[in-house]
Amino acid sequence: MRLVIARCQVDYAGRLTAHLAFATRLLIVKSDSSVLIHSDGGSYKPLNWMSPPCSMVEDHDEKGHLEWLVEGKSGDTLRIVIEAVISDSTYELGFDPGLQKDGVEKHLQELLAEHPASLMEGLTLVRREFPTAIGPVDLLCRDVKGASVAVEVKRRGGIDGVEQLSRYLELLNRDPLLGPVQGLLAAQEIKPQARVLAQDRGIRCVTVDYDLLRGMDDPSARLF
Amino acid sequence: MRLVIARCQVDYAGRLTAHLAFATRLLIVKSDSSVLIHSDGGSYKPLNWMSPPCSMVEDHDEKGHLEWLVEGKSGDTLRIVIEAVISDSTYELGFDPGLQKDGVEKHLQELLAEHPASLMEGLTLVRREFPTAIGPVDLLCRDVKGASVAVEVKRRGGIDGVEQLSRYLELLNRDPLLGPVQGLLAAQEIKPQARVLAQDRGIRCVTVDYDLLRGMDDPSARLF
DNA sequence: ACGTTGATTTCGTAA
DNA sequence: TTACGAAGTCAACGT
Repeated sequence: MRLVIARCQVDYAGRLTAHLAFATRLLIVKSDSSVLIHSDGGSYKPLNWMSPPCSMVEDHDEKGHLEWLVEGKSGDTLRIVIEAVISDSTYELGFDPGLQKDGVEKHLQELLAEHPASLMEGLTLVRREFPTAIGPVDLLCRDVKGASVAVEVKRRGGIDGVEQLSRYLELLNRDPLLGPVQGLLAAQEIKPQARVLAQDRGIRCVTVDYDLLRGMDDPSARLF
Repeated sequence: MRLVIARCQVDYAGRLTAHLAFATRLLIVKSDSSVLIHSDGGSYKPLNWMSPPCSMVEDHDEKGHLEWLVEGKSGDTLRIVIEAVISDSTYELGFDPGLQKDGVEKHLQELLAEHPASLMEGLTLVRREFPTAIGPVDLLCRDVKGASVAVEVKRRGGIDGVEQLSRYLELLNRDPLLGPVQGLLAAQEIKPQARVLAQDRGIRCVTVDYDLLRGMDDPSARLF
């Protein structure tokens, strides 16, 4: 990995064209020739970059400035003109074991499967991941009157969640054994547009308090 | 901006929990205290990070290892245990003028709003971003006979674009004042699957030549 | 290989 | 300020 601090100008041409005026920035060249251009602010996203696979050529432009030409496999180009180098160093980092994650949506579904009544008074679980021809419904439940309720669990409820649930409901309602199936969208946040669409289709929306559910959860299951 | 090459171990706890085993990595600390942890590979996304606003404290753990504790404003924490420092340097980068972009969907929509007839003979614009309960339609137009046409603009036309337009059409067609509304998907590229779905729903597909449109555009508005 | 979905998304813009 | 859609999104997972 090569780290360069330099006053530079950048032009990118690919899916879009973009330009960075001269300023001092951090240039990172990874061992696969991919390049990141970072300023001292913003978030983790670089100002500009080239993803691997790509190749880099170091050259000089007509004014004698150092120039990097990076070309991606899909023909997009990154041109970096370097006016002044403040620092230039290279390091061998070696192998990285990578990141281990622990997910949220799955956990949310587990918690709601354990506590369906938190969604609706008297709701009981019939089955988690109830199979249908177009995929499993997150939770199939029964309400206090014994009627079926299909629950779609999302971290954030958007229009796509309503669409997905609608498709399940259409299928489930064809099965006379299940009888009329109500739809319920459960999410930590539900977008207003999704609410409108859900209401239009007779689907109930419930926002879920993840931390509250976690508190109800058995902590002995959470050791790792 | 501070750059540290170090053998380190990282734990993140926030929306999710994540862990990085000991390895040699690049640690970037920006002037707003945000932290990026990069390996020598992957894409522009760091292995782990903390977004601003946040605060960092440097300390030592029980084994005497250097330890960074970064805390975000929403209470998420990043703990970096440093076993060995290979390099540690700080630079002043100063102001960055930022990125100038050209050629995104917004621009395409603007151009089509100026030249609706390029989509269909005699098409005229009624309104850009025509509001509906589930979101704005990109362009609402009238054809040569005065009938309404809803246009969805995408850089790349996929199934989601057809679905989106279908939802708008369903809503718009309920309004007797608008009368029957035709659908039109305009994109630089349209995927075959989207074409099939669109045809099935009576939605017209038009591929747009971005460079041609740009040529028709007033160049005085495009100086930068 | 290709499409689909989620993201500690980030980033911009309009209401 | 908030909310919503786009992104040079990237990356993981299923078909």
